[in-house]
Amino acid sequence: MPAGAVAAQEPGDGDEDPALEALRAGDAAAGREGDRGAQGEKGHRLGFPDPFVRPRAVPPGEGPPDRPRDRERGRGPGRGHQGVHPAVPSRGRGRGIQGGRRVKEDWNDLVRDRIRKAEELRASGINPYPNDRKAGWTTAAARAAAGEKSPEELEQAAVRVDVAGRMVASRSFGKAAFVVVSDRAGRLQAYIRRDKVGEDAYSLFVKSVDVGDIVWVEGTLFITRTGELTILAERFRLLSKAIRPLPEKWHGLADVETRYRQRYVDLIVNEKVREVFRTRARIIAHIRSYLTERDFLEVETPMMQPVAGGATAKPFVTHHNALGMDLYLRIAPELYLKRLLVGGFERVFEINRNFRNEGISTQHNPEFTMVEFYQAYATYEDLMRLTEEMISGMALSLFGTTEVRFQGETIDFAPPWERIPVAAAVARHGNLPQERLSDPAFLKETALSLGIEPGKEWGPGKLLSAVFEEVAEKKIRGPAFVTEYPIEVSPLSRRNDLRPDIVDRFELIVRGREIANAFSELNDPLDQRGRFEEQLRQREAGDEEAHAMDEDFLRALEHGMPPAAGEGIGIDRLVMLFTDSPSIRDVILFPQMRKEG
RNA sequence: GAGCCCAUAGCUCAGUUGGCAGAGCAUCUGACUUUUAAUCAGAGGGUCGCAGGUUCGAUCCCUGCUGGGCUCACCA
Repeated sequence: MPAGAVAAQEPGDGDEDPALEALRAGDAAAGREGDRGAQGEKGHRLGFPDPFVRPRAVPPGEGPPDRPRDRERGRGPGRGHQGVHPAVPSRGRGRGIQGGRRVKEDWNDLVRDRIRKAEELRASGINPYPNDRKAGWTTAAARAAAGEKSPEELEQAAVRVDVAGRMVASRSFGKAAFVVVSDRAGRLQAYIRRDKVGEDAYSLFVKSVDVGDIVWVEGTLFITRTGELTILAERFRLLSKAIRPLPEKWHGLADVETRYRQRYVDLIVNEKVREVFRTRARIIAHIRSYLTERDFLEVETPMMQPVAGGATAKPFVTHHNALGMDLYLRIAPELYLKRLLVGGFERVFEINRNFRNEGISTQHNPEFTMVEFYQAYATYEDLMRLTEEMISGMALSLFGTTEVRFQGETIDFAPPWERIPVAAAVARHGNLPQERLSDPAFLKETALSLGIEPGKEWGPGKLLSAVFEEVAEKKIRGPAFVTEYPIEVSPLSRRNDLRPDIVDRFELIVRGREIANAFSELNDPLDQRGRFEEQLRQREAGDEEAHAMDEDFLRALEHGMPPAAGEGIGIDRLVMLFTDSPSIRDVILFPQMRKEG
């Protein structure tokens, strides 16, 4: 990021208080391109008293005057009363509320040490949580500014930068220390010398600042003897005191449970985890721009629905008090997106969460993210080509190649991808005679021999589908489009023109897992009503997940829906493939967990 | 929901055939102005997940529970 861009937004508007404005002007000068190398104000170093405690205008009567935090609101040293350290218990375990601050039972000595440091800072007139610094530079911008300069050239250039971030390492030498600052763009080392930052600021650093704290550093860039780009600090500022210690520097945080529950810690210490979620964001951005560029309109449809439709799954139920009615968290946006096709939005998509009240596994989280998109005047075959183009293009833009490494294997997304009918896949992977796969008796026998317990209401289509999932799906390496799904298991798909028992549908399978599901949409309102009625029969026969009747959706279809094709892609699973993550919890920031003991 | 495995210091992990609980990092004290897991000397830090049982004695053996992981099942 160009430093100038950041600096440009720095100057105050002129209607703020003078102290703040002066402060901002000073900061802006430090980061502005044209002023690089200019020396900062001499003697303007952090020390006691802290010149940068930002006076806060408090309207009279707002807030009780005795609360501890009001100490921050005065100006200069000697204000208010100090010397009370209400949150620092003497020792030992205890719980209570002292001086308005809560002391928690699980705070150990490490935490107590840090609280003590924060309280000592307050007592010295220094706010341990000031918000009066802008990071003029990112660590990456500072690196870019140094470029390939030799140590001598860099010293000559006297590039002055200021960065802020979490202090993730500290190596102290008595009268000097190396610290590492981590921000959104990377890491950068700073060298803090007593004779550079001043006696007071240095002693503050030594006594009160720990690894894990958020800090701000300003100084000029140089290269150390060992070749590391470093800020020679002239000013140093604690911006936020962390009272909990970070995990150990070498092994980091390894406990899976803690990583999922306290993702904030995981993100601080595990760079790879940050990278996974950056990749996730880029994947979603790619999908959004791909569809938007092709004239798809991004929409948002209800996530709380009176009828949970568009998929076969158990929904979560919730209740609206004022309306006095139960609502379902959606299991799919499908039926609403198709209503929009009726309404004239011929190309729509939605990227958001769906909720399914089913088990949790490495492949399933109760809430998961899908993109669903619908295109009028297109068929499922058009969507195969679109999917190939979108995902291979995604791989190219992310990695510069269509080949993706996943769990020790290479997946090549270069089109075209294999297309294989369900029955052919069953025949191939299950070593079964394909010509008998339309024989209900044979299918039932096969299902039973595989340990499947067919329901009474199951027809040949459902049986074939179950056999496919048992013997074929996991073996398909892919990427492959599985086609010719039975109409029985596809209540929303358009019937094939030549074979009434199958629909124009595909599932995208990669490494044995369903990544996408797409079909030409059923737009015959009477056929759709018949399919819903069949689903009702299945439901009455005991299939909890059979599709529910949705009269309003039928009414929409009755107004005429253009011929169309639609697709849903499971974003989480796609991200797993693209980040080499074996568990869906590794690609969801806050995966669902049981209540903490 | 079932099976198998796991839970010891803030973190990463040892350990006890049942007898006062260990290391490294982190913390605290001291030394150290170009380090890279900095180094050196010293100190503190534990309800051994929770509850029962067996036992002279349980962190260890047994039972139950809680939380987590993996594999099934369900599903995308």
